[in-house]
Amino acid sequence: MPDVDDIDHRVLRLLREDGRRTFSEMAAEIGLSVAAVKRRVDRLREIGVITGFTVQIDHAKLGWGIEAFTELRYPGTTLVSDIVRTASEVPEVQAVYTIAGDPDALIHVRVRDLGHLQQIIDRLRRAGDVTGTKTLLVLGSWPRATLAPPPRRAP
Amino acid sequence: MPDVDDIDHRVLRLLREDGRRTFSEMAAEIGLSVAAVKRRVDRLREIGVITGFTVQIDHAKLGWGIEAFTELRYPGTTLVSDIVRTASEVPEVQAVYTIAGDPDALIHVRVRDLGHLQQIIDRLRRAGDVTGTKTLLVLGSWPRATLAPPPRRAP
DNA sequence: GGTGAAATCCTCGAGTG
DNA sequence: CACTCGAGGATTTCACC
Repeated sequence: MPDVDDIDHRVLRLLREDGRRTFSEMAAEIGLSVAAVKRRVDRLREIGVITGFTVQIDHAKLGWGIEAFTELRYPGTTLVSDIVRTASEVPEVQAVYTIAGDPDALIHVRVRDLGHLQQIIDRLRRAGDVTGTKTLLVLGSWPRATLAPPPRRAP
Repeated sequence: MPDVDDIDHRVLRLLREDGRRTFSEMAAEIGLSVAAVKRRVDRLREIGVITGFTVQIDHAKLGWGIEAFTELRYPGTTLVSDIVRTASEVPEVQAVYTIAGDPDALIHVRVRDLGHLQQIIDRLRRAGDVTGTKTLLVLGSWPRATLAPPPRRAP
C-alpha cells in the first residue's frame, strides 16, 4: 500500500473538483511551490493512485436521454471473462460490474430512448448465455463531486 | 437540444480519454487552430454539455478496498428528495440513483472493508424510513474509457 | 521541497472567407 | 459566424540547490 499523505489528499480533492486546475492554482491553495505540486501529481500517477483525467459530460444533452442499470444472471458455468467480454462489446454499456452472489453482473447503460433500451437488452440476452435480466430505469442521479476523506491508517 | 457537430464529438472523445490534453495537442489531432478548439470547449461548457473535469482515482490504492451497490426500498409515502438527502449525507455514498419501479433507489458505495460496509448499511437503514435493502458486492469493475459515438439525429 | 529559466501553452483581440 | 493569425502573459517542465 503506497503512502499517500494529507497533502496528496488535498491535491486529489482539488483535482476531483476540477481536473484541469493548474499547478500554480493548486500550489497557491495548498501553500507549496508549483514544482512540488507537479511532482506530487506525477508521483500519484506513477504509483497508480491517479489513473487518468477525464471530462464530465451531460449525456442527456447529447441525445442519450435514458440511463439504466441491468442485472444479468448467467449459468454457473459461465466465466467472468466471458461476461465482461460480451457486455463490453455493446457500446451503450458504460460500465460492467461483476457481482458476488445474485445477480452475477450489473451493467450501467445509456441509451437514446426506451425503444433503444429494449434493443440493447435483447442484444445482451442474445449475446451470451444470459439466463435472466432485470433492468432498473434511472429517474435521477446525484453523483458526488467531492472526494471522501482519507481513511484512518495505521500510524 | 443544442447542436453539437462531429468536430465537437471528436473534442469530447479526446477529452474523455485524457481530460488534461492541451488545446494545442487537440488542435493538431483535429486539424484546427488552437483558438478554434478552445472556443469549442468554452462553448460546450456554456451550453452545459461539458459539466466539468475530474481526476480518475484508484480508490483501492487509497484504502477503499470494497465497492458495492445497494438497492433501497422505501414506503410509498417517502419523497424522492428525502431519499436523496438521507443517502447523500453518508460520505461513503459515491452516487445516488432514483429508480422507476422496484427498488426505489440504487446507491454506489465505497468502503474500507466488509465491516465498514455493514456499518454503512446499518446507518442507511436507520437514517430514513428504509423498508429494505439488498447489497450487490462488486468483485470487479470495467468502466469504459471511451465515449459512445454520436447518436443519429434528425437532419 | 524550493528556485529559476527555457519551452510550451493559453488567451484574446483583430482580420478574413 | 466560425476560423486563422499573432503577440503578450501565464503555465509547465526540468536541472540544480
